[in-house]
Amino acid sequence: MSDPVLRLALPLPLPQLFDYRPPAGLSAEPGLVGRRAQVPFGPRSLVGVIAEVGPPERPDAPLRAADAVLDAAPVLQGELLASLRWLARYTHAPLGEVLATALPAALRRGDPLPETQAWAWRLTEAGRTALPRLRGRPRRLADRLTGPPTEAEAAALEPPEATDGTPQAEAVDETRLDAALDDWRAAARSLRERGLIERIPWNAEIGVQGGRPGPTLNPEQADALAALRALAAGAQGLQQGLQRDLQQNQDTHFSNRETNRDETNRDTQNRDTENREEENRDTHSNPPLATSTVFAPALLEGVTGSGKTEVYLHAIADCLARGQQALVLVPEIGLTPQTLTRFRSRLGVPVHVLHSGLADGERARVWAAAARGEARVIVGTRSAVFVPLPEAGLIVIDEEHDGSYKQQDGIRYHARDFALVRAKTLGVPILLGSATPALETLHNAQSGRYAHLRLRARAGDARPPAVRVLDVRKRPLVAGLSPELLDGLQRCLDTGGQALVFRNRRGYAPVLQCHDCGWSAQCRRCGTPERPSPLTVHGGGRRLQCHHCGARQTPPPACPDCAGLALQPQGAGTERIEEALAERFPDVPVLRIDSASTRRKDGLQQQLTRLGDAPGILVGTQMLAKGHDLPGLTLVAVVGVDEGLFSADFRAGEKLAQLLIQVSGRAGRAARAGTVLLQTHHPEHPLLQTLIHGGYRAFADTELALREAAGFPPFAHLALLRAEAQQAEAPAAFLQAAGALLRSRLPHIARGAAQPDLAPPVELHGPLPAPMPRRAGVHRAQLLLIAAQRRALHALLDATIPALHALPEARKVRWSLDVDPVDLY
DNA sequence: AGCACGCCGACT
DNA sequence: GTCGGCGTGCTC
Repeated sequence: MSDPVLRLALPLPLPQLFDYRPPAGLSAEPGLVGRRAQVPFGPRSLVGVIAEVGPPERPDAPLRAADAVLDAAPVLQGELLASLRWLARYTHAPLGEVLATALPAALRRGDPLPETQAWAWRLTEAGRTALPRLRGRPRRLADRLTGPPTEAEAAALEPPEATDGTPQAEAVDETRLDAALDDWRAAARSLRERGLIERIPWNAEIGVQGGRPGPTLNPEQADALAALRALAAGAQGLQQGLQRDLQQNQDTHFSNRETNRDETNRDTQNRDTENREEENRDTHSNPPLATSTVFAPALLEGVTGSGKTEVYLHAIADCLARGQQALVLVPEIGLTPQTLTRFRSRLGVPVHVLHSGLADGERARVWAAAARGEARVIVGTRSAVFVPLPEAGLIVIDEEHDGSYKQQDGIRYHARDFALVRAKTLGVPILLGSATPALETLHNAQSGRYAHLRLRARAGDARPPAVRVLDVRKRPLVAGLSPELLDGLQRCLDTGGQALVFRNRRGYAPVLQCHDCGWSAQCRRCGTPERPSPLTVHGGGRRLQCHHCGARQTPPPACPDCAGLALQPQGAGTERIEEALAERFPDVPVLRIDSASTRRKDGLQQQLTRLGDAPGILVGTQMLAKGHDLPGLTLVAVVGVDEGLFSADFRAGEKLAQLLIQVSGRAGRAARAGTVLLQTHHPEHPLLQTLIHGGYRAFADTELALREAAGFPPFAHLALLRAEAQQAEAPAAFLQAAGALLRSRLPHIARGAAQPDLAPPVELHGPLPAPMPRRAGVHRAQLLLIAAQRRALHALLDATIPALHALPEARKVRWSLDVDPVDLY
């Protein structure tokens, strides 16, 4: 028997673990699993996670020793580590890459788990005496430590004292000082050195005053909450068992608690095995879910303005009252200051925020605070699904249908689906909220796998908007806008309303064309050589830009083909619409909202604030579909959705329907009913007709029937093998070889050997050129796998992927596998 | 993924 | 004569 070794998951695209001897002075004990180690790897040094401690893969080969174990306790353990192992198997990605994706960048680099102790400052006796003599910054700091909050602070924070008038505690925590004063730390250091002030540990609970009560729930909201409470109560039994495991895992240190560690390890592995079995048994669309144990997902389906957030807040408050942590996932665009302020003031505990805009250090701090159980409420975007939740009680996914939950590069995970797996493993309820649920989710709710909670009434007096379809065929258009639409805008402004014009195209115009000879500006590096991708006109016509590769150039002064001077922008993007509207309505502000105007910190918020509630027009893309409250909005005009009606992507209809409902939801949140104008060349299109007359549910029923008939998700399961390379033929060659391998293994995974006449368990389609076959000079192709049973799909992939790595064609391409792809390109 | 090693073109 | 192109192979 060889001595046990450290088996490391390293951040490499290689499907295996790497074995090392423990560093000098340490023995390879099971308790090291989940800690990071620094190891030599060829000529370089890497940080990896100890995934296993056990016999080496190749007992006879000489091993190098790890340089160091970086953690005194595991950074990944218990449920999170088990769920991440599941994710690696499910996505067929190397464990090392999955773990690297889950860890905050600072921890991935090997930085120590950051300090999370919060601090507060207070005056000492000596400080009180010295106070009158102080001047400048030190004086302002000392004043704040004895006096009331500043205005800047009150604006930035929702102060607990504001809720009930409780006087300021004698110490002030650093968050408040940051908000109240600029650059107070230098003053604090000097005052501290003189013994005039002191720093004390700040227990978050000190500042908690209990949440501010919310409005009374309407009957539907109350019913939904009652149902959630029942689910939570049902989950408690399972929860207690898991808590015991987690407790053990947390106690795992370097100390010699051999027995405990062994048990912990075995538990984790048992859960792994269970998960795998469920995965195999599972036949529906969301990832492997509960079978026998208590598992409590609930879909909260409620139209815009029906008060879903109120239900979330009550459920979170319940969770806090049980002494448990809550995780709330929101779409990238949904994390607004308004939302956070509302959460903070209502819940009465600090709300920890995680999103891509945070600095590495801050991210790691929030992650560590969650791991230590200090963060009780974590609100974050996609990657927040990876926070440790040692005392989990609830997971909420807001706008669960939102596309930003699916990571589109690297490890292609779906945060909603991974959250479902975590909730199941944790034994906690999970609440999926949306006005327009994903068809997968709706299907699960309709089939009874998820509790289905409905909110049908809009809160207050708000009435649903009236929808009018404008047939623009043969109508004269100004920047793509029909006279009827412009009239509608005029009427809206005349009655003091605000309007939103939604156009799904950025830039000034989608094409620059020569009116004399038909030449149009094209990208040299995108699209096929036969059909290059058109360049978009930007900057009012002063710039050409490729939306696929980002390349920019100035437009030619004359047509390169015929030397004519008749180069004309064709069609209208948001820029051109803004220009036309500003000319047509010179007396009101016309604001264009796009990624450039929003990139600046608070750019969007500032623009909206400037608009106030005076009449005005907003022009924008997707971005405007949700997020910021626009209470004055009474008209929403949607222009140019026709592309979405005829797209090749089988999900295009679903996305368009969700988009239309979401934008429409922006109109008439105030007491006045709103209006939605839908401008189209295809007023009779079934999607529009169904959506308008039957709403989202009618659309969803129709669409689900179509999906079932066509054998598409959620009635089948997809995986997409993508390949790209500089050489034109390499991707197709690789996929050809991959397809041959997959086909050769198909007979071995066929389940119904008794019925060999049936269709193969996995259909292969391709190699097909990607919808954008060349992007920035890189050629791309794909191979689509469709399976009626998830089990067959995974069995085939498990059996084939190792061989894929070994294909000679694989070395000439970059390839990746996307299980449950959302966009088929 | 990196990084080194290795064998063929234009340059101080 | 060398610097450097990226093909191929390996990393416990």
